[in-house]
Amino acid sequence: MARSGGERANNSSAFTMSGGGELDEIMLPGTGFSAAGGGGIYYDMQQMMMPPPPQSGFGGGGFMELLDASGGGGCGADFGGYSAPSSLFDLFQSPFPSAAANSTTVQQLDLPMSSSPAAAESSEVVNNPATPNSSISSSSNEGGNSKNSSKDRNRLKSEAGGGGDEEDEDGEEEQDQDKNNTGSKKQLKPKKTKAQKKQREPRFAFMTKSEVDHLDDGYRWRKYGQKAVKNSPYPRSYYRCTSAGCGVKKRVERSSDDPSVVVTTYEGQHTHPSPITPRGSLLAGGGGGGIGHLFAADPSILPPQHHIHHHFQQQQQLLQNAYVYNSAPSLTTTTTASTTTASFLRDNGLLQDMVTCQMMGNVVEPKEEQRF
DNA sequence: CGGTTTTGACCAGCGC
DNA sequence: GCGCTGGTCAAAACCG
Repeated sequence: MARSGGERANNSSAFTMSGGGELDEIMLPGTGFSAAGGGGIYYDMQQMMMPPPPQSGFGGGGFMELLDASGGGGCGADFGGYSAPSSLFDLFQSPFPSAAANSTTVQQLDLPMSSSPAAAESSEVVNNPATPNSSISSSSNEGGNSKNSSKDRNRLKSEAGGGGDEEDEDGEEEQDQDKNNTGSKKQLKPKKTKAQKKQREPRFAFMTKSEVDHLDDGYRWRKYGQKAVKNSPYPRSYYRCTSAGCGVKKRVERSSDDPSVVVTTYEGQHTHPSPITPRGSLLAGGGGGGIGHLFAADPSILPPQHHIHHHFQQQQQLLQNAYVYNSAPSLTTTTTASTTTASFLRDNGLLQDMVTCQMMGNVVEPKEEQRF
């Protein structure tokens, strides 16, 4: 891994989540990240997650931008003319015509994720993977809680010492807690009741077929941890957005079932524009961003055109192999959702222009659902 | 030198 | 209550 600092290579997410959607999770046809290929997107509509758009050749803004609630429109420009919804994000938002409608169909399943209570309460509901295979879902409440705690704890520790930048990020929310606990490391913070538990940030996960674990989504990330994943030979990496005040996190891990699949889970919303695309997106139109954040905005950052072209080709190839991972427990549901989504995109020319994605409706490889 | 990655340790939550 | 697991921290190492 490259450790060099500043690499932007790592980044991922460019999605902006906005408010809550109604769907829990839907899988969208994958999009490829810059890194490599396309995959299926699995996102939690409930939280409003958006799928990453194929960045590369498509020009425009990043995934996030795509999703960017703020709307601007990027998609249009980027996707050859498609300009209906200002962004995919919009598409998925309530207005999502069919999808939305179907969304209903999409079941929200509580992610059994580890049975964490929170799962149910919180948003991580995921659509269950109908297909066993895929699902990523995010979920974790535990994480959320524990995070806080850990942080607190750590902060306590660090209070003496220095701290990190992290504080800024989560800071706001957690700082208070920290303050309260100023004691020694052993002092614990007051326990929270379930109700008090910190609410989880919206999460959205998607799977991507890629050789590269950490996909570049236009944002800068800093790795803050890595853990071995149970029942998987591949470790899970934890990243945090490096922008001050932005507490977005993401987890990246490779599927044990299919090593070629990388599961990326985003948590939280970026409070800033993608560093790569200061103004939004290169290709994208004004406000919003479009797809393709990667090569975005700052011309200086843009790769040579031929590179882009090459990249695009790669993406296409990858996308061809992309799977649409469903997460719905009920096949019907899932299928419907993803199919709908895909259809919608295709109908609008998005998929066509982007690449022909294979819609494998439900599934891809029947594997057991993975939980996070 | 600044920023990132690595990695061992710690803690909370959860299941049994 | 105990053990396991997930998530996070932070010191040290690294890199450009």
